[in-house]
Amino acid sequence: MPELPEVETMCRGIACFCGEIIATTQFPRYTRRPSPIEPRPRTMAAKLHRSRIMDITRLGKRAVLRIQHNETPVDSFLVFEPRMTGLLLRVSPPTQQHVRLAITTREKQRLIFWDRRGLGTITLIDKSTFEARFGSHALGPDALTITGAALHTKIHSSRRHIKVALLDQKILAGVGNIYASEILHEAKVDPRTRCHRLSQNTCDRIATACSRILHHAIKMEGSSIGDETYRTADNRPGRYQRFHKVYGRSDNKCFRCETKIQRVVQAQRSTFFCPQCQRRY
DNA sequence: CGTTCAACCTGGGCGC
DNA sequence: TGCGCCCAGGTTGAAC
Repeated sequence: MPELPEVETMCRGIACFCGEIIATTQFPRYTRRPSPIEPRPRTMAAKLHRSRIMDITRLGKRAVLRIQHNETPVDSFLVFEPRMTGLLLRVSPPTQQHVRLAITTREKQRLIFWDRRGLGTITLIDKSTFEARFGSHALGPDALTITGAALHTKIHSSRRHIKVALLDQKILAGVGNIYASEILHEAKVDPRTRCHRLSQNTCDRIATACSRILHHAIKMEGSSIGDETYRTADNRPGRYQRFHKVYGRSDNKCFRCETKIQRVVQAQRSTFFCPQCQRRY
């Protein structure tokens, strides 16, 4: 579920935790660890206790809390990866059953990571591990600030479909399945176009569309489709789904040219596009 | 290099 | 009403 606009909205929604000190942590039904060497819940709880949340930032589709302990003033990073159904909440969760982490601060606020499917991850790592895992070699530039030139450089020799490349977090960080379709519709590019056929000019258009769509989606606090789906930190649905031009609209008319929107499958994921006004290069 | 598949999970919706 | 099947916003690693 959560892509860049949703994670950005979550981060803004929990910004009120900055500066607060962690009093209690509970990991009921903790999610599986990203890898066997990840810290266990007990280890994390011990490190988090009486630590201060220094700041909260988004890194691609992850929320990162920088943590500092009084007695060992070295940064560590609490990283949340919501994957499909993870949510960061500061109000009561939809069910108790899927609470993966509950933090109470000394100031009596509650921060909850809730994840119905349990595919999301929580990890607490030091600076060097953080950089090894999430440095620029592992993660492309943020999708909000990608330039056409940077995109062109990254993909010009690739034979992959552009839609599949946009989902690759090494190319650019933050775009997921919903926004990839929306961006290519805005840029008027067929999702099945192979990257090496895209000119610098067309890459400029994709980068511009990327920034416009994502900024608008952030303004609307992300996309919520259905009931058990993404919510803001205070448990409200986002509103950007009202602005979707292609995602989930197969067989409906394109708003731009009235042609029927098509659904195809690429890399085992649904892609929606207008076969008339999105050009194949 | 690129593509496909399975796996990690839960639960909603659908056809029968 | 119940059962089995398919589907879902993400990521990873193995196989071809």
